[in-house]
Amino acid sequence: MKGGIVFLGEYKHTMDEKGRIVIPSRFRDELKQGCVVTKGQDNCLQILTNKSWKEEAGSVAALSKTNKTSRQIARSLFSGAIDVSLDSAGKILIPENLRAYSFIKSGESITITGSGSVIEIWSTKQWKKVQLEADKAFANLNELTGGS
Amino acid sequence: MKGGIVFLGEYKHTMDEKGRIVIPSRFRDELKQGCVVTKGQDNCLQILTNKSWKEEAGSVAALSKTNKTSRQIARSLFSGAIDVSLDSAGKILIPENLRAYSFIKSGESITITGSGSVIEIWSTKQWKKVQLEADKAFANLNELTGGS
DNA sequence: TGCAAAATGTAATAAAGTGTCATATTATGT
DNA sequence: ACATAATATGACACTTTATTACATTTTGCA
Repeated sequence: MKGGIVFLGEYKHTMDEKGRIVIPSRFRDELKQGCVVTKGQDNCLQILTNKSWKEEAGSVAALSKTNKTSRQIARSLFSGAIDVSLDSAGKILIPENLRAYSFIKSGESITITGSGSVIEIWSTKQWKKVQLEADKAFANLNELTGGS
Repeated sequence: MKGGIVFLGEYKHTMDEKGRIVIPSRFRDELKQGCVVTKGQDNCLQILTNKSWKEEAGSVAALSKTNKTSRQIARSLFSGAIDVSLDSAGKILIPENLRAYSFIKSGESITITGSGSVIEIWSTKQWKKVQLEADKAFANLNELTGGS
């Protein structure tokens, strides 16, 4: 497992009436060659580079096929994934099933965050909730490790 | 823990109308090759050298992705970080989310402090508050330990 | 085949980010 | 104290990016 830590920051955009979103310009170079959108944890969507996707898909595909849980994981991952490419304006279309999963509606505010090796897409409402918890967890870590 | 660069001093500057701040000239050489701005304690911002950043980011990225707390930590750290570079006048742009976090507004006074291996950026208002508390704690400590 | 809905592409406008320079201020050395 | 150098500030021009609107193409289905 690897992949540099390339994605940082928090960007507020809006989904247009057709269900498209603009990828922040800082992320575009890494995604130009194509990328994959999947369901992420906590009702976010993830954008993976082709490289990260191959690693993740590979490791799931390697799971035992005779194990029921493994099959479920595989089904969920692959059916919820779609590969997309940026248009000339840096936009991608989010398909309906992924919009529903992430509570994102046309015309509404979204927040795109860099999270190290992946990009996450959130409805801004959901992000605010998650961010609070995340910051709390991070503050705790600092306390424990004496980060100062 | 590391030997190396030590940043010292306290500098009062202002944020320009576009959200940029000037890095004190004493600090520039160390940051020329690029640096990362992150959220710090007590609503300050930190500037890390690339080297310090890699250490911190690396240890967080190594945490298990299947663990919820780990995910939250990564989210908080990476979404609240941004890498920046100095322009020819020694200025950097502070993105909107970090401005909000640190209560710094365009056109207002900021205080930049050297704090050992990192540089901290404060709204001057917040800095004064924190400094008062710090002084009080320090005086107390002296009392308790019988310091001069 | 023709229609409606969805997807895709393009362009105009507004907003944000970036680079540079002139001036005023501060720091430095003699 | 003075002259000189360095720095912070604010202004401005320019570039890039996000948003909106609308035109065109594709797709699924009657």
